[in-house]
Amino acid sequence: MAVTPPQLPSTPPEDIGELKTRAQLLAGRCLGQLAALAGLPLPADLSRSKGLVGNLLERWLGARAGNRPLPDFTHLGIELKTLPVDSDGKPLQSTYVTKVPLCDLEALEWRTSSVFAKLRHVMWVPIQAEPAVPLAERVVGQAFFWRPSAVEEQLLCADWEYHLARIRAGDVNAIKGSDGAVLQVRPKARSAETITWAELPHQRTMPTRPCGFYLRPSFTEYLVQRYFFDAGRPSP
DNA sequence: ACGTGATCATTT
DNA sequence: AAATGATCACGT
Repeated sequence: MAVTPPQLPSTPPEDIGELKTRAQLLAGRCLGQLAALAGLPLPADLSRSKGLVGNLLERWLGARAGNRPLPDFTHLGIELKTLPVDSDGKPLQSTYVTKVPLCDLEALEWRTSSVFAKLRHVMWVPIQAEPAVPLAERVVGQAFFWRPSAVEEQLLCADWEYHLARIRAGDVNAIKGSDGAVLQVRPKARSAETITWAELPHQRTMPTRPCGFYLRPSFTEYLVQRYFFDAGRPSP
C-alpha cells in the first residue's frame, strides 16, 4: 500500500481521536520531511531557533493556543509538549511548563493554577535530539497521553506549594534550580539582566528575575518508562 | 514588554 | 555527565 504523505491541518482536532490520528501519521518521519512539507526552511542547528521543533509540531497537529497561558488544544484541555530524547528514550532537557506568577499571589491555588491547567492532560511527543544527529534527520516518536495520577499530582502540588510559599514571602530571587523534587523554578528571560516586578501581598512590590516552572528530566524519564516499558504489565 | 516554544553553555 | 543558570525567536 502506498504511503500517503500527511497534510498540514487547517483546523484544530475536534477530539482526542483525531489528535491521535494526526500524531500517528507523524510518528517515524524525520524533521526534514515535515519541514519541507510545511514549506519551512530548517536551519543547521537549533542554537538560534530553540523553539522550532515545538512550533513545527504545533502546526502539524493543529495546536492554536498562541502565547496564552492555556493548554495548546484549548477546547480539549490538552497540552502539547515535545520531549527531546536520546536513542534510549531518555529526556535530554527539562520541560518548560509556564511562567511563575508574580501577582495576585494570595488568591492562587494549585487546582486553579496555570501549572495544573497545563499538566492536567499532556500529549508528549518524543523527538530524537542527540546533537550528533543532524536536525533534518531527527525522527518523531510515538506520541503518548498523560494525566497525573493521584501520587504524581501530589508530587507536583507539594513542589508548587513550596515554591509559592517562598514567592509570597518575597524570596523568589533566592529560589534555586536545585529546589523542588520534580518541579523546578528557573530563570526564563531574554537575559540575566531582565527585571520585572513582583506584587507581593500587602501592596509591597520588589524587582524580580522572570522565572518559569520546569519539569525535571528525571520526572519525564519516569513518564516515558512507565508508558513505553511498563504499560500492560500486571501489577506485582 | 511579556508569555510560549524551548535549547544552550557554563558550573558543579 | 548531569544539572543549573542563561539565552534565542516568534506572536501578540
